Amino acid sequence: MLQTTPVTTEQAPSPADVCSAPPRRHPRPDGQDSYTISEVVAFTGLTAHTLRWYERIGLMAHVDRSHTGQRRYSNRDLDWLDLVGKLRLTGMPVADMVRYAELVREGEHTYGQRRELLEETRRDVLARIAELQDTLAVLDRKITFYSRGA
Amino acid sequence: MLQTTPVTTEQAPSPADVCSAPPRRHPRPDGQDSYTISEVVAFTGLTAHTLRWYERIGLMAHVDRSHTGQRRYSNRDLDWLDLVGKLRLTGMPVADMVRYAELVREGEHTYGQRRELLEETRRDVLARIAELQDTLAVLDRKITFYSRGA
DNA sequence: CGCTTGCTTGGAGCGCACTCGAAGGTCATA
DNA sequence: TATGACCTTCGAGTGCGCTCCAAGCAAGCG
Repeated sequence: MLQTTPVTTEQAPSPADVCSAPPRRHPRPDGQDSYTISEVVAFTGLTAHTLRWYERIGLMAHVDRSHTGQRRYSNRDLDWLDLVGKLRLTGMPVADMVRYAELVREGEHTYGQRRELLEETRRDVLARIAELQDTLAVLDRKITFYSRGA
Repeated sequence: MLQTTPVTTEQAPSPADVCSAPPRRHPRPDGQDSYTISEVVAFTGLTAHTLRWYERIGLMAHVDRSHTGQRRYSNRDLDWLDLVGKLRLTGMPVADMVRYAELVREGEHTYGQRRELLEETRRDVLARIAELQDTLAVLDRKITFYSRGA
């Protein structure tokens, strides 16, 4: 049950989503593939409430359970949470992320739709960066002004 | 009453806040310095509700009124709204913007505090841009993957 | 005069993304 | 075996940033 090769961010059993191999986002002990919710809290900074809520709304596939019904998160789950964290930073609404999660669960034939969704997000991110750089210019002008004035 | 020189974004009667001269953000007829709320709605894209709310919470200084009590916005008010719009894009909480507005109303002796606040915001914006570029990299890897796969 | 349009106010309501509470089950350690 | 930490569920509550509503006033027009 141990998975030593880099785990895919996707939940689909695709042969090689090696695209998400390099950046291990949160510190994570090696040689382990089963974490309690409080461990995941420590890794991700999310609260246990939020993790359970993500599962309820379908933003995460059903997480494995121990024989007593407690959640046991896999490395794959952690990778997924990393992606969700990134998308959250872009301002993508949770509903859209849920949509993406659904596409992933539906299997490989949704690759096209997934790509579309990500490309739209990409455009949003680029626009967002441009806005922020614009704002940066305004801030710099004002800061310069206040530095001279004071 | 006509103000033909570039108007300052600050409400303080500072001799030369020329720093905010160049970028006229929203289209705005020249040779006029008094706009109804619906004109401001057209310029800024905000709703009248939001404009009145900004005033109630102290995010805008009290706006001039006509003899019948209706709001008459000045170019200076529009400049302020431009700044607020920019700060809003950075994710700055409304409460912080209100704080900044208070500093502006308190006069020139708050220059230092204003600069500090803006510099903190600047740091936030830079961090935000870095995050987004990080996310962009993830998106690009995934998009490439889906393009190859499909 | 009546009608419409646009503005005024204070306060209530909404959507989002969590966040928390209550009641109870499980587990490791002393 | 008992204490306390940690987990479970579902539903209700919170904070933010608006968003809307109802009631009423003022101006312009046929």
